This record gives sequence, C-alpha cells and structure tokens, in this order.
Amino acid sequence: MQTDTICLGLLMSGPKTGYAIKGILSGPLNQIYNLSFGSIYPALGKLTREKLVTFKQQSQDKKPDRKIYSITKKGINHLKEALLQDAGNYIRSGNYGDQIKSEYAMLLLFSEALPDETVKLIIDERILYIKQFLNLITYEGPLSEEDNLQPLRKSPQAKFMRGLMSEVIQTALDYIEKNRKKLHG
Amino acid sequence: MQTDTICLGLLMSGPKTGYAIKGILSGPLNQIYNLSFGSIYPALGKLTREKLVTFKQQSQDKKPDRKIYSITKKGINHLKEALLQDAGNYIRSGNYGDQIKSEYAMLLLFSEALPDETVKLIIDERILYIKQFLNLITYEGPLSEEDNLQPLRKSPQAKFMRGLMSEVIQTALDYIEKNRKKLHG
DNA sequence: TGACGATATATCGATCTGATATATATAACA
DNA sequence: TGTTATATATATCAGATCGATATATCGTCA
Repeated sequence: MQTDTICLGLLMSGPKTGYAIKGILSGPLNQIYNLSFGSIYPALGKLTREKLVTFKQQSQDKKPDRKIYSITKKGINHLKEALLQDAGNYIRSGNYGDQIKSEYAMLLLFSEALPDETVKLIIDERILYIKQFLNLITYEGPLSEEDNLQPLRKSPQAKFMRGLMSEVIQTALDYIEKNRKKLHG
Repeated sequence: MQTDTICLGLLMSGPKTGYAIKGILSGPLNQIYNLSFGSIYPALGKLTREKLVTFKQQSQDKKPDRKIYSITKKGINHLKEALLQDAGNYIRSGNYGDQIKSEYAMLLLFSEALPDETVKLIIDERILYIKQFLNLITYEGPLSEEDNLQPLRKSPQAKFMRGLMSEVIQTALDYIEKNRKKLHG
C-alpha cells in the first residue's frame, strides 16, 4: 500500500495537517502503521500537484503556519480505486504487505546474551508502554479542543480495530506478566 | 536495531546461509521482524569484512553454491555490546524502534470505501493465513532433513516468544470471527 | 514441454527512515 | 529570572531498506 493511499484514507475522516496525520499514526495507529515526516510531507506535496487533495494555508500569528489538507472528489475516486487494487493484490497473495520490525521482540529473543537486570528493565518498560497504549485506545471520553478526530473514532471500522487491538494487547500483557520469569531470575 | 545485529543474533543458534536467515524471518518470525535479501546479503558481506562472521563455500554439483555463515568470537562480543546498547536506548526512550506497516489492518480501517464482497474476501484470506501461521509456530514435532533449527526452537527465549505469539494470534482469530459482521453484510 | 516453485546469491532504482534545521509558545524548574 | 524541555508545524536529505529483477538448477504438476 502506498503512502499516498494512507494519507488519502486518513483525510477521509476530515481535513488534517501533515503533523496531525503523523500524530494519528504515531498515536492510536502506532501498532498498525507508521510513517515518518520524510514520507508524509512529500506525499502530501505530490497529492496536491495531482489535485487529489487541496490545502488552506492558515497563518496564525505567533504560531507556525498550518497547511490544512482536504481530500478532493478526484481524490476520493482515486482512493477507492487504489484500495480495490490493493485488496485484489492482498487476496491473491495471502499475506501481501505485512512489514514488521519489533526491536522489543528481537531483544527478548536474543536476551540470553543480556544481563538479567537489563532483561528485567526491558520488560518493565514494555509493560508500562503497553498499559499507556491500552489507555489511549480504550479511552471513550471526549477529546479537548477542536476535536476533529471523532469521525475516525466512531466509525464501525475504527471500533472494530480498537476492539481487536485492545483484546490482543491485553492478552500480550497478561502473558508477559505471567511468564516473564522464564526470561530472568 | 541494525540489520547486522539481527543477522549475528540469528547466527548464534548455528551456521546458516543468507537464504536460511531470510527463511526464518519470513517464516516463524514473520510477525516479529522482516528483512529483504537486499538488506541481508550486503549485511553478511560487511560482517565478513569486519571478521564478525566467516563462511564456508559449499559448491554442490547441480545446485547453486551455498555460503554457510558462522559467527566468530569477535562477532559474539560485538553482538553482546550491540544488544546492550540497543537495550539501553530502548529503556531510555520507551517504545524505541517499533516499526509496523500492516496493509491488512489499514485495508479494514478504510473498508468503508470497499465493496462488501471484497471485505469478505480480505477477511477470509486473513483467517486462512492466521490459521496457517498458527500451525507453523505451534508445531512441536521434528523438522525433516538436517534440522539445524532446533536450537532456535528450544531455547527458553524462543519458547516464550512462541507462546506469546500463539496466544495473541489466537485472540485475534477469535475476535475477527466473532466481530467480522460489523464490517460487512 | 512448459510453467511453476523451491533453493541460492546478488544487484539496483525507487522509496523510506531518522536526524536535523527552523520557528514560536507554554510549562516546568532551579 | 533564565533555561530547559515539550508541543505545534513544515521541510530536507544522507543513508538505509525494499521490491523487483537477473541468474542458475532441480523437481513436479499439467
């Protein structure tokens, strides 16, 4: 799946800045899909040139300028076609496109070469992170300020994914807490 | 975590070809860490130049040559230092290094723009894939032929990771089967 | 017989990451 | 009070990585 498609897909739930797109990917979608600024900004530039998105420049005094991007009708059509194409590839080839690098998991897999104390700290840190993340995605209350994240949170698709993630992460948390002593003294 | 470190770590459980390293990453470690041949072969070349690994060239008649890499003492020391360094970074920064791109999850998140029939097929395909993968990692029996994968399967670290993965994946499977109707008719 | 998949190494253009630069506001803190 | 850090916001770029392709042989399935 192209970076373009991800950006277009996220813009379907309302206009956003590049920074906000990054925020969503690094926040609630952290365990699903990541992109760096170095991918997002050029993609948004390309999409603008192709008229699949437009932006309003908002020069706030005393704050950095914002470029608020919106998907165009042409963009919506393009997104539908791109998703259909990606879905076709996915169906044909089974696991097409899954790309994962979990430093944490590899650290544990290779933890025989690490001091016990370090392994303990890695696991403590991970448990802390998991609990924070679980709070983030299970939180149902209102988000302060302008709160243009509501459409992304309330769609059946988003609810499905949040439910899936919270069950999976809770399972991982329980397993780690029950079995961690197999990895250190 | 560098590609070098991954290769060295996997060579700790016995000598392997580049192709075998790719096989492990694409197979049992598929949901943990991926690398392409375009990363593995250059890394092995670099590690050889730095004397952190050595290789025996095995020219089999009627089959392509094999370069069977082994980690050296120098390599083991280097690995320990690199892992300690990575662990330190991880502990200091929380979620350092997690990098995930799940095309499947994004397809579901954006599935409002997709025909019902396509969504059904995506989910069917995923369930099939998950079941296959679950078989792969929970299989305890012997592996045919030379079977130099045993050390990687029997270590406490590997058992911990396999247990974690199988519980997590089973949870995901159950959730998808129970809730899939929220995504299509 | 021809297509396909597995085994095996290797290269390379296109893409992506991670770090850095720039700029301002606010909150913490010593 | 000065300063350090964090958040908002855009942007670039060297270096790392991917995905595709090339090469070569063997077995199998139609």
